[in-house]
Amino acid sequence: MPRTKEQVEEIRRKRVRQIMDAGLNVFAHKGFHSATIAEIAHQAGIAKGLIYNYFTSKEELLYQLIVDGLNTLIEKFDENQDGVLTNTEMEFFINDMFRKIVENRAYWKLYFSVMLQPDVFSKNIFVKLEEAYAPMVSILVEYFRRNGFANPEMEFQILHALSDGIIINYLVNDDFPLDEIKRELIKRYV
Amino acid sequence: MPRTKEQVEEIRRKRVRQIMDAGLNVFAHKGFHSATIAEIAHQAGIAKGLIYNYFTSKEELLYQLIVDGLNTLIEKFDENQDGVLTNTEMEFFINDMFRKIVENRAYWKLYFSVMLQPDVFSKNIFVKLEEAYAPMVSILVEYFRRNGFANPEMEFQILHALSDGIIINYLVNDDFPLDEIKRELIKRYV
Amino acid sequence: MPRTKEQVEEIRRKRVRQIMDAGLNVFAHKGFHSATIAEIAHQAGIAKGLIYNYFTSKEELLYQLIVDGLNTLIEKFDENQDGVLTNTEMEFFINDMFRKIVENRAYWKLYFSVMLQPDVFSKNIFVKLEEAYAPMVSILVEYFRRNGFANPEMEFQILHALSDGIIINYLVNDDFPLDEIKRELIKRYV
Amino acid sequence: MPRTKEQVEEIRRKRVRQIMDAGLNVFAHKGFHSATIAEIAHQAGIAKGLIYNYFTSKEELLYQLIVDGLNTLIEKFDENQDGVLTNTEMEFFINDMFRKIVENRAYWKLYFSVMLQPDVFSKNIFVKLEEAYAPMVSILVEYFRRNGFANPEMEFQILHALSDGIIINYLVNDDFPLDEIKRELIKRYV
DNA sequence: CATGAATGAGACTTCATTCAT
DNA sequence: CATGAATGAAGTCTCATTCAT
Repeated sequence: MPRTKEQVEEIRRKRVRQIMDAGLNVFAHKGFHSATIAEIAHQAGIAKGLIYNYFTSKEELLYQLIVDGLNTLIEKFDENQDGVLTNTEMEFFINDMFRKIVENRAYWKLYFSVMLQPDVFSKNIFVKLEEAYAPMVSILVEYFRRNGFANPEMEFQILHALSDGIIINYLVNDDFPLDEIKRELIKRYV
Repeated sequence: MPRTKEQVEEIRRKRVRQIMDAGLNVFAHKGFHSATIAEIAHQAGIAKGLIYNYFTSKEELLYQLIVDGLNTLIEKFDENQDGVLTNTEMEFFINDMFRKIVENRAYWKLYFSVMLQPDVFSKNIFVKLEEAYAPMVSILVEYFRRNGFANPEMEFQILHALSDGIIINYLVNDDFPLDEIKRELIKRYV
Repeated sequence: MPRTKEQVEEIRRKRVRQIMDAGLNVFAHKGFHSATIAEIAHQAGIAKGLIYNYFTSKEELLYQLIVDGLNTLIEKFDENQDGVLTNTEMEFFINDMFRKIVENRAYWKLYFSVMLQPDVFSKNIFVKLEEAYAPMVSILVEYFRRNGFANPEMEFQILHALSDGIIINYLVNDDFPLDEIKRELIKRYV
Repeated sequence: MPRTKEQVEEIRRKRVRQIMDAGLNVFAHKGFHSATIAEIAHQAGIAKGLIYNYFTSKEELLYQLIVDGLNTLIEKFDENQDGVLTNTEMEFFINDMFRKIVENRAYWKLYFSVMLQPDVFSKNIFVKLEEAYAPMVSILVEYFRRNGFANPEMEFQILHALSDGIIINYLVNDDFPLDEIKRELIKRYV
């Protein structure tokens, strides 16, 4: 008896998940070029060839991983989307951000690797990124303005750079005092 | 009649410079794995094989580039080494840092790529790095203490992360307002 | 539908055979270093890369060829393994030995090449060799003793050296009178 | 002041000697293909390029080494060339042969390696070899005839093969009892 | 006569991707 | 939908040989 359409869809969803999990893991540990399709397949528990039933190429898999990760981040942020950030929400936002850093280590590693190797794929990821960040930008700038920061736009740039730096330091340095830094940020910004 | 030892040394110095310049450039643009020895040689204007008269492997070339870059950075810093940083010197330090960011774009790209791909080479570059940073750490911490910062060590960590983040944003984003950020930092720290 | 495990195994067995046949042939004619993977693949009728699905390296292929050859030789000898050699069996043994020389020309060429180039691989092949020969040694020494040879151990050494010399002469010299020599040996030892 | 012709000749002789000594050594230890011109030059204490002032190629150097070695062997043998071998002379001959084996280990290694790799150079070395051996053959056959061996030609073939085998075993096996074997040969043939 | 930097062909090996089953 | 054998392009590195000095 042939499989029903639903069963097929279910299988496909599951396979995509397996492959993306394995892909994220291997890419993050090895970097894009050192990661091999063979290892990803092995870690996903499937045959090499099957990956090409779901992704047209190794690059496409990377691209999907990045996009998927971005979407996840945006999604979460959209939840408290009412345009203004109270002080309590700002504290929640910072806590949430740090939680995401810890929970998505592999993703961040991948993210920054890709950022620094523009040959991997064209600027179009940056566009997507910009879109993702856009609402966050205005809300945070507004927050800084309301809380008396002299130069809110600048403050956003600094917070952005600082966040990137914190993530990188955390990724690279096992002893990085993430929690202390978080408390300091809350003290400073809330 | 064979060349004199001086002539040979001169040639070798020149070639090493050519290869390292080309190597830094190609590695920075393509990343370690996508960069090819063929392209580095081509850009250096020499034959592929000659690179191996000067560096034992592609990895060794990368390693030398990183070490060389680090040494350059340290060297400069050692100059005002009298153990304390006056306010004027702190301003000079920040200006100097930003100047180095702009002047060594390729180096910084390489540097962060390598940081994020631990498979490229083992931890031993991190040790060198730590050594390089050590004197800077204590001097800056001392500076923050004298200037009334509540938690000088933490402040150093934050400045460090912020610097990394600024560099990354500058590398990736052509419109990044480096100068404004610099002025802000001086305002904040001096 | 994927191939069954049996089909895959069958293919793999066949390919290993193809590669080893081609490898033995090319190694024997060219020597290890002059033999190229490209030529072995060509002679096996497959693509270069496929060899690496079956052997981890050129050296590994050589190693397997030597071990495989040794095992074949030992196997056969173990058959009449009852500890003593009658005169008839001794005659049979010598006949068998000469038959193997003719049938495995390529193997012997490889074997002696490898013996004389210790850099190809470490002593560990010699250990295997010694093990392979051990039972033969004692049986032959015993045979010489029972047949009144004054110094049986010495006689074994001489027979051993003589065999090596005969093989080498046969390999190198197309006119070498292998059969006459065989008859002479039988006359002398049986 | 320019060098005189004699001085130049002297230098050339010395250089040739240096190169051939180094060449024999390196070829014997590494085999023809693994030996590098760089290492030979280094061991000879000269620059790579200089080798090409004296030998047209790596192969030519090998060829000269083999030929030179053969000539040395022949030369010595020609000395007692009066056509017949007394028993005393036969004993001397065997002793001499074994002495040469020990003294020219490197040469023998090279010799047998080359024998087994016919691609290294064409048959023309075999022709030279044959010439070299020719007088020895008839004298030994004659000796065997006078001493009542039933089949003198066969006996020569066996002695020849045995000698080859002894050398190979000695080259490969550090514990090979060369002296005992020599005494046994003398006992048997004299 | 002597040096060693320079060349470039060619070897081994890897791995994304295809495709017969 | 799934497998994994097979391909072949591409990359790193070696080294005999040349040649300017």
